[in-house]
Amino acid sequence: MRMMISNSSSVPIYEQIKENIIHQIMNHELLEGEILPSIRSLSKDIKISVMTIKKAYDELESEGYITSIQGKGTFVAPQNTQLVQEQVRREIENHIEKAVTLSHRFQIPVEELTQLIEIFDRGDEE
Amino acid sequence: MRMMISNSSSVPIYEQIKENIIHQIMNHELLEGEILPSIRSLSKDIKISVMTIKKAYDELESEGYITSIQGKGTFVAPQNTQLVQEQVRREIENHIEKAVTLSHRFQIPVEELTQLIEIFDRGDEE
DNA sequence: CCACTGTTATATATAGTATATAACACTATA
DNA sequence: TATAGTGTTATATACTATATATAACAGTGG
Repeated sequence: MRMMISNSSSVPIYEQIKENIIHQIMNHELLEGEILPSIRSLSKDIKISVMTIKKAYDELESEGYITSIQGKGTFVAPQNTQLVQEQVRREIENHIEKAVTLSHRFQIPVEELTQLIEIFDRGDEE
Repeated sequence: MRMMISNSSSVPIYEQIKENIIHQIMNHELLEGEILPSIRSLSKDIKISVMTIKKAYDELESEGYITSIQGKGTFVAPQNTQLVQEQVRREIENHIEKAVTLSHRFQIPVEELTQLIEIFDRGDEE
Protein backbone atom coordinates (compact mmCIF):
# COMPACT_ATOMS: atom_id res chain seq x y z
CA MET A 1 0.00 0.00 0.00
CA ARG A 2 1.15 3.47 -0.97
CA MET A 3 1.53 5.58 2.15
CA MET A 4 3.53 8.77 2.55
CA ILE A 5 3.98 9.92 6.13
CA SER A 6 5.80 13.06 7.20
CA ASN A 7 7.11 12.67 10.69
CA SER A 8 7.88 16.37 11.03
CA SER A 9 4.52 17.65 9.80
CA SER A 10 2.27 19.40 12.27
CA VAL A 11 -0.54 17.22 10.96
CA PRO A 12 -0.82 14.22 13.29
CA ILE A 13 0.39 10.93 11.85
CA TYR A 14 -2.99 9.28 12.38
CA GLU A 15 -4.62 12.12 10.42
CA GLN A 16 -2.16 11.67 7.57
CA ILE A 17 -2.99 7.98 7.45
CA LYS A 18 -6.70 8.76 7.41
CA GLU A 19 -6.39 11.32 4.63
CA ASN A 20 -4.25 8.96 2.62
CA ILE A 21 -6.76 6.12 2.80
CA ILE A 22 -9.77 8.36 2.19
CA HIS A 23 -7.99 9.76 -0.84
CA GLN A 24 -7.34 6.29 -2.21
CA ILE A 25 -10.96 5.29 -1.69
CA MET A 26 -12.17 8.46 -3.41
CA ASN A 27 -9.89 7.77 -6.38
CA HIS A 28 -10.93 4.14 -6.60
CA GLU A 29 -7.41 2.98 -5.90
CA LEU A 30 -9.04 1.09 -3.06
CA LEU A 31 -12.26 -0.65 -4.00
CA GLU A 32 -15.32 -1.68 -2.00
CA GLY A 33 -14.67 -4.86 -0.04
CA GLU A 34 -10.94 -4.71 -0.63
CA ILE A 35 -8.84 -5.64 2.37
CA LEU A 36 -6.58 -3.06 3.93
CA PRO A 37 -3.14 -3.89 5.31
CA SER A 38 -3.45 -5.31 8.80
CA ILE A 39 -2.70 -3.00 11.68
CA ARG A 40 0.47 -4.85 12.56
CA SER A 41 1.78 -5.18 9.02
CA LEU A 42 1.17 -1.52 8.22
CA SER A 43 2.79 -0.66 11.53
CA LYS A 44 5.93 -2.56 10.54
CA ASP A 45 5.79 -1.27 6.99
CA ILE A 46 5.78 2.44 7.75
CA LYS A 47 7.45 2.21 11.16
CA ILE A 48 4.56 3.68 13.10
CA SER A 49 3.20 2.38 16.39
CA VAL A 50 0.38 -0.13 16.22
CA MET A 51 -1.77 2.08 18.41
CA THR A 52 -1.44 5.00 16.02
CA ILE A 53 -2.58 2.85 13.10
CA LYS A 54 -5.41 1.60 15.27
CA LYS A 55 -6.51 5.14 16.02
CA ALA A 56 -6.57 6.01 12.32
CA TYR A 57 -8.55 2.86 11.48
CA ASP A 58 -10.96 3.46 14.37
CA GLU A 59 -11.81 6.93 13.15
CA LEU A 60 -12.10 5.77 9.54
CA GLU A 61 -14.54 3.13 10.73
CA SER A 62 -16.64 5.53 12.78
CA GLU A 63 -16.77 7.80 9.73
CA GLY A 64 -18.05 4.94 7.62
CA TYR A 65 -15.11 4.47 5.28
CA ILE A 66 -13.97 1.05 6.44
CA THR A 67 -15.14 -1.92 8.50
CA SER A 68 -13.05 -3.99 10.87
CA ILE A 69 -13.82 -7.61 11.63
CA GLN A 70 -12.00 -9.18 14.53
CA GLY A 71 -9.80 -12.04 13.47
CA LYS A 72 -10.29 -11.37 9.77
CA GLY A 73 -9.10 -7.91 8.89
CA THR A 74 -10.17 -4.45 7.84
CA PHE A 75 -12.09 -3.81 4.64
CA VAL A 76 -13.22 -0.89 2.53
CA ALA A 77 -16.88 -0.30 3.31
CA PRO A 78 -19.49 -0.06 0.56
CA GLN A 79 -19.62 3.54 -0.63
CA ASN A 80 -22.82 5.44 -0.19
CA THR A 81 -22.40 7.19 -3.52
CA GLN A 82 -25.26 9.59 -2.95
CA LEU A 83 -23.86 10.68 0.40
CA VAL A 84 -20.39 11.04 -1.08
CA GLN A 85 -21.73 13.16 -3.91
CA GLU A 86 -23.50 15.41 -1.45
CA GLN A 87 -20.36 15.85 0.63
CA VAL A 88 -18.34 16.61 -2.46
CA ARG A 89 -20.87 19.20 -3.63
CA ARG A 90 -20.77 20.85 -0.25
CA GLU A 91 -17.00 20.94 -0.35
CA ILE A 92 -17.00 22.43 -3.83
CA GLU A 93 -19.50 25.08 -2.77
CA ASN A 94 -17.33 26.03 0.16
CA HIS A 95 -14.31 26.53 -2.07
CA ILE A 96 -16.23 28.61 -4.58
CA GLU A 97 -17.87 30.70 -1.89
CA LYS A 98 -14.54 31.50 -0.28
CA ALA A 99 -13.04 32.44 -3.62
CA VAL A 100 -15.94 34.74 -4.41
CA THR A 101 -15.84 36.33 -0.96
CA LEU A 102 -12.15 37.07 -1.38
CA SER A 103 -12.75 38.54 -4.83
CA HIS A 104 -15.34 40.89 -3.42
CA ARG A 105 -13.25 41.89 -0.46
CA PHE A 106 -10.27 42.76 -2.62
CA GLN A 107 -12.20 44.02 -5.61
CA ILE A 108 -11.05 41.39 -8.02
CA PRO A 109 -13.53 40.91 -10.88
CA VAL A 110 -15.29 37.55 -10.66
CA GLU A 111 -14.58 37.07 -14.35
CA GLU A 112 -11.07 36.13 -13.29
CA LEU A 113 -12.53 33.24 -11.35
CA THR A 114 -14.27 31.80 -14.37
CA GLN A 115 -11.01 32.17 -16.28
CA LEU A 116 -9.20 30.26 -13.55
CA ILE A 117 -11.75 27.48 -13.81
CA GLU A 118 -11.08 27.18 -17.52
CA ILE A 119 -7.35 27.12 -16.95
CA PHE A 120 -7.46 24.41 -14.31
CA ASP A 121 -10.11 22.52 -16.26
CA ARG A 122 -7.76 22.12 -19.20
CA GLY A 123 -4.58 21.66 -17.17
CA ASP A 124 -6.08 19.00 -14.98
CA GLU A 125 -7.11 16.40 -17.51
CA GLU A 126 -4.41 13.90 -18.24
CA MET B 1 -12.70 45.68 19.83
CA ARG B 2 -14.90 43.00 18.31
CA MET B 3 -13.53 39.56 19.26
CA MET B 4 -15.39 36.26 19.27
CA ILE B 5 -13.54 33.42 20.98
CA SER B 6 -14.78 29.86 21.24
CA ASN B 7 -13.31 28.18 24.25
CA SER B 8 -14.43 24.73 23.08
CA SER B 9 -13.11 25.00 19.52
CA SER B 10 -10.24 22.77 18.49
CA VAL B 11 -8.62 25.85 17.01
CA PRO B 12 -6.23 27.28 19.62
CA ILE B 13 -7.34 30.52 21.25
CA TYR B 14 -4.23 32.37 20.10
CA GLU B 15 -4.97 31.26 16.54
CA GLN B 16 -8.54 32.53 16.80
CA ILE B 17 -7.25 35.89 18.01
CA LYS B 18 -4.78 36.04 15.12
CA GLU B 19 -7.40 35.17 12.51
CA ASN B 20 -9.77 37.70 13.98
CA ILE B 21 -7.28 40.56 13.80
CA ILE B 22 -6.03 39.60 10.34
CA HIS B 23 -9.61 39.55 9.16
CA GLN B 24 -10.25 43.01 10.55
CA ILE B 25 -7.12 44.36 8.91
CA MET B 26 -8.10 42.80 5.59
CA ASN B 27 -11.55 44.36 5.83
CA HIS B 28 -10.19 47.76 6.78
CA GLU B 29 -11.99 47.64 10.11
CA LEU B 30 -8.50 48.19 11.50
CA LEU B 31 -6.46 50.80 9.66
CA GLU B 32 -2.73 51.34 9.24
CA GLY B 33 -1.19 52.90 12.33
CA GLU B 34 -4.29 52.30 14.41
CA ILE B 35 -3.58 51.18 17.96
CA LEU B 36 -4.69 47.74 19.07
CA PRO B 37 -6.05 47.03 22.54
CA SER B 38 -3.19 46.58 24.99
CA ILE B 39 -2.33 43.02 25.93
CA ARG B 40 -3.59 43.47 29.46
CA SER B 41 -6.82 45.24 28.53
CA LEU B 42 -7.70 42.67 25.87
CA SER B 43 -6.85 39.97 28.37
CA LYS B 44 -9.34 41.40 30.85
CA ASP B 45 -11.88 42.10 28.14
CA ILE B 46 -12.15 38.60 26.73
CA LYS B 47 -11.02 36.74 29.87
CA ILE B 48 -7.98 35.16 28.29
CA SER B 49 -4.54 34.92 29.87
CA VAL B 50 -2.10 37.72 29.13
CA MET B 51 0.43 35.20 27.83
CA THR B 52 -2.00 33.86 25.27
CA ILE B 53 -2.69 37.36 23.93
CA LYS B 54 1.04 37.95 23.88
CA LYS B 55 1.60 34.83 21.82
CA ALA B 56 -1.02 35.92 19.29
CA TYR B 57 0.48 39.41 19.04
CA ASP B 58 4.00 38.00 18.75
CA GLU B 59 3.07 35.84 15.79
CA LEU B 60 1.11 38.64 14.15
CA GLU B 61 4.20 40.82 14.48
CA SER B 62 6.56 38.24 13.03
CA GLU B 63 4.12 37.84 10.12
CA GLY B 64 4.24 41.56 9.49
CA TYR B 65 0.69 42.50 10.39
CA ILE B 66 1.38 44.58 13.49
CA THR B 67 4.22 46.33 15.31
CA SER B 68 4.74 46.47 19.05
CA ILE B 69 6.58 49.30 20.75
CA GLN B 70 7.54 48.77 24.37
CA GLY B 71 5.88 51.29 26.64
CA LYS B 72 3.64 52.67 23.89
CA GLY B 73 1.46 49.93 22.51
CA THR B 74 0.78 47.74 19.52
CA PHE B 75 -0.13 49.18 16.14
CA VAL B 76 -1.36 47.99 12.77
CA ALA B 77 1.63 47.86 10.43
CA PRO B 78 1.56 49.57 7.05
CA GLN B 79 0.06 47.17 4.54
CA ASN B 80 2.14 46.02 1.65
CA THR B 81 -0.81 46.10 -0.71
CA GLN B 82 1.01 44.40 -3.54
CA LEU B 83 2.09 41.53 -1.31
CA VAL B 84 -1.42 41.22 0.08
CA GLN B 85 -2.90 41.13 -3.40
CA GLU B 86 -0.49 38.39 -4.38
CA GLN B 87 -1.36 36.33 -1.33
CA VAL B 88 -5.05 36.78 -1.99
CA ARG B 89 -4.67 35.72 -5.61
CA ARG B 90 -2.76 32.64 -4.52
CA GLU B 91 -5.49 31.80 -2.03
CA ILE B 92 -8.20 32.25 -4.65
CA GLU B 93 -6.31 30.04 -7.08
CA ASN B 94 -6.01 27.33 -4.46
CA HIS B 95 -9.74 27.33 -3.86
CA ILE B 96 -10.57 27.21 -7.54
CA GLU B 97 -8.04 24.49 -8.22
CA LYS B 98 -9.43 22.31 -5.46
CA ALA B 99 -12.97 22.82 -6.67
CA VAL B 100 -11.98 21.88 -10.22
CA THR B 101 -10.04 18.83 -9.07
CA LEU B 102 -13.05 17.61 -7.12
CA SER B 103 -15.31 18.18 -10.11
CA HIS B 104 -13.07 16.08 -12.27
CA ARG B 105 -12.67 13.34 -9.73
CA PHE B 106 -16.42 12.99 -9.28
CA GLN B 107 -17.40 13.81 -12.82
CA ILE B 108 -19.31 16.95 -12.05
CA PRO B 109 -19.44 19.28 -15.07
CA VAL B 110 -17.34 22.41 -14.52
CA GLU B 111 -20.28 24.46 -15.80
CA GLU B 112 -21.78 23.96 -12.36
CA LEU B 113 -18.80 25.79 -10.90
CA THR B 114 -19.37 28.87 -13.01
CA GLN B 115 -23.02 28.76 -12.01
CA LEU B 116 -21.98 28.66 -8.36
CA ILE B 117 -19.79 31.69 -8.89
CA GLU B 118 -22.73 33.62 -10.30
CA ILE B 119 -24.92 32.57 -7.39
CA PHE B 120 -22.44 33.61 -4.72
CA ASP B 121 -21.54 36.73 -6.66
CA ARG B 122 -25.11 37.98 -6.46
CA GLY B 123 -25.81 36.68 -2.97
CA ASP B 124 -22.71 38.22 -1.50
CA GLU B 125 -23.19 41.89 -2.30
CA GLU B 126 -24.97 43.76 0.43
C1' DC C 1 6.40 59.11 41.11
C1' DC C 2 2.56 56.75 38.92
C1' DA C 3 -0.04 54.48 35.60
C1' DC C 4 -0.02 52.76 31.62
C1' DT C 5 2.48 50.26 27.80
C1' DG C 6 5.37 45.71 26.16
C1' DT C 7 8.94 41.94 27.67
C1' DT C 8 10.83 38.07 29.91
C1' DA C 9 10.96 34.21 33.00
C1' DT C 10 9.15 30.53 35.83
C1' DA C 11 6.01 27.18 37.29
C1' DT C 12 1.89 24.51 36.64
C1' DA C 13 -1.96 22.04 34.44
C1' DT C 14 -4.30 19.80 30.79
C1' DA C 15 -5.01 17.62 26.38
C1' DG C 16 -3.41 15.57 22.22
C1' DT C 17 -0.22 12.75 20.05
C1' DA C 18 2.76 8.79 19.86
C1' DT C 19 5.21 4.95 21.70
C1' DA C 20 5.88 0.28 23.84
C1' DT C 21 4.12 -3.74 25.84
C1' DA C 22 1.02 -7.10 27.15
C1' DA C 23 -2.88 -9.75 27.32
C1' DC C 24 -7.28 -11.05 25.31
C1' DA C 25 -10.55 -12.65 21.54
C1' DC C 26 -11.62 -14.22 17.06
C1' DT C 27 -10.63 -16.70 12.32
C1' DA C 28 -8.52 -19.74 9.31
C1' DT C 29 -5.68 -23.43 8.44
C1' DA C 30 -2.04 -26.94 8.69
C1' DT D 1 -5.74 -28.77 18.28
C1' DA D 2 -1.88 -25.97 17.81
C1' DT D 3 -0.38 -21.89 15.52
C1' DA D 4 -0.17 -17.83 13.10
C1' DG D 5 -2.47 -14.41 11.57
C1' DT D 6 -6.33 -10.95 12.39
C1' DG D 7 -8.64 -6.99 15.61
C1' DT D 8 -9.37 -5.30 20.70
C1' DT D 9 -8.42 -3.52 25.10
C1' DA D 10 -5.65 -1.78 28.82
C1' DT D 11 -1.67 0.33 30.99
C1' DA D 12 2.26 3.10 31.44
C1' DT D 13 5.31 6.52 29.62
C1' DA D 14 6.98 10.60 27.11
C1' DC D 15 6.76 14.70 24.54
C1' DT D 16 4.62 18.75 22.75
C1' DA D 17 1.22 22.35 22.32
C1' DT D 18 -1.83 25.07 24.62
C1' DA D 19 -3.28 27.86 28.38
C1' DT D 20 -3.00 29.73 32.93
C1' DA D 21 -1.05 32.45 36.88
C1' DT D 22 2.38 35.20 38.82
C1' DA D 23 6.18 38.03 39.13
C1' DA D 24 9.68 40.98 37.90
C1' DC D 25 11.77 43.97 34.48
C1' DA D 26 11.80 47.88 31.03
C1' DG D 27 10.11 51.79 28.36
C1' DT D 28 6.62 56.05 27.74
C1' DG D 29 4.14 59.86 29.18
C1' DG D 30 1.73 62.68 32.38
